[in-house]
Amino acid sequence: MTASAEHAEAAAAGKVPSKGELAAERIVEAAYRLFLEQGYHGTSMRQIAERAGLTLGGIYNHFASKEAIWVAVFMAKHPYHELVPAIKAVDAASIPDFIRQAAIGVVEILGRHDDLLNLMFIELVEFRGKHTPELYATLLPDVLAIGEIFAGKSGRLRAIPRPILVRSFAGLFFSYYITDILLPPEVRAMMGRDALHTFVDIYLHGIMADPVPADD
Amino acid sequence: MTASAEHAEAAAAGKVPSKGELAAERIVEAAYRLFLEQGYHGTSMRQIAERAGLTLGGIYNHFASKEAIWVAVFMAKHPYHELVPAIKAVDAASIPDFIRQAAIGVVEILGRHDDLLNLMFIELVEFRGKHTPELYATLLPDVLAIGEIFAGKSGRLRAIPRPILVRSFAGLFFSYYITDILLPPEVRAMMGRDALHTFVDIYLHGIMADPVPADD
DNA sequence: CCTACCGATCGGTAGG
DNA sequence: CCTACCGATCGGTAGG
Repeated sequence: MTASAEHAEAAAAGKVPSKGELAAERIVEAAYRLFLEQGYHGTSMRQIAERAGLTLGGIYNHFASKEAIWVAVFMAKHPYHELVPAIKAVDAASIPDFIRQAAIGVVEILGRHDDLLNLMFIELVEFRGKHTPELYATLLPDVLAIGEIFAGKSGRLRAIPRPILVRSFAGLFFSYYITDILLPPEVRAMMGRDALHTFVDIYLHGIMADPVPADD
Repeated sequence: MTASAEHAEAAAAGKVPSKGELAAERIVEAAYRLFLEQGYHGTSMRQIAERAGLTLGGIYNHFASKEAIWVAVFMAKHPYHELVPAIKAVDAASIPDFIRQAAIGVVEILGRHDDLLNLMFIELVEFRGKHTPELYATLLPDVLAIGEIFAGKSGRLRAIPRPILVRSFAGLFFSYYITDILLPPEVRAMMGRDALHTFVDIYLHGIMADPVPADD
């Protein structure tokens, strides 16, 4: 979400953001982009200050430390905030159609910037995942909701425990995304969009008990 | 590979490592562990020197810069060096058995330390993947070899382009591994080893044209 | 390979 | 929210 979008949201909720809130927003936005580009330790407070349009000292009126900025960025900008609503918004009657459309939507979002998952990797590598538990409380209801979506669609699933089904559904995207960013550009171009289609096709044959209806 | 293993290998190849080569090895080994623990920018040359058992200045007799150490570590310690031989060593007659045993072997290796893929993530986040192309030349023959393995086993595959098949095979492991390390410990314990079994089962149903024979 | 040092930059703070 | 500063640490080097 952009700073202006958050602003608009705050306004819609009846809250006029104070000047201080706007500055904090600018700091988070600036830090977010710098962290994606350079990682956490590779980004300095001075760079954040400059991009946010204030001086180094000014930052400390809004955040107690560099790590506090990281926590704010990690919570507010986690790709999950963009991906889960996109999945929930999919309108499809059958499980295969749901998964196909969800896959297209997710990959489209991931394709907009190839560093969307970097926040996750930074947290893993530079913080050894120590802030991740904080996120789970927020995340859990959505994960359960995605499990429910499967139950509401037509099409018979093979006997797969619900939690593992949801996990494998998430895994489908990791599988595609990670192998995509690791590919040399020429090879990636060669595979084209067929790869996603085939990945989804393999997954559908993997989870459905009924024959999988052809796409397109 | 440990420093002593590399030493033994060099000796077996008839090369007696010089004192300087041993020091360079110790530097790579020390940097490797520190990078996994703290990332690249989070690790200082002084920490590397201390753990390698020499002083800061001494490092520069072996490496021109900190980044040169990164390149040496990235090339020598990439998890691919451990994973590909393990996959090639699998002895199975059918494709399903091959994939099941490969999955068990890979996950066993990944399980030994949960930071095995951190090298990859650091390269992605802190260097924006700029050294990755150097690795492809080394990697390509092995990738093709894995494609050939499928051709030599019994069992009919669905019509899946060979490159995408290999990519999806790699993706299976990313899918399992990433969703594993992101899981809260309690949930991970709950899913247990079933999850891997189910992931492999889904994948096999996804790629095989014949009915998939039951495991165990 | 060590000692001793360089200038630059780091995260953070005092005081206004 | 800025100016001016703190001590600590950074990657790297000269000279031996």
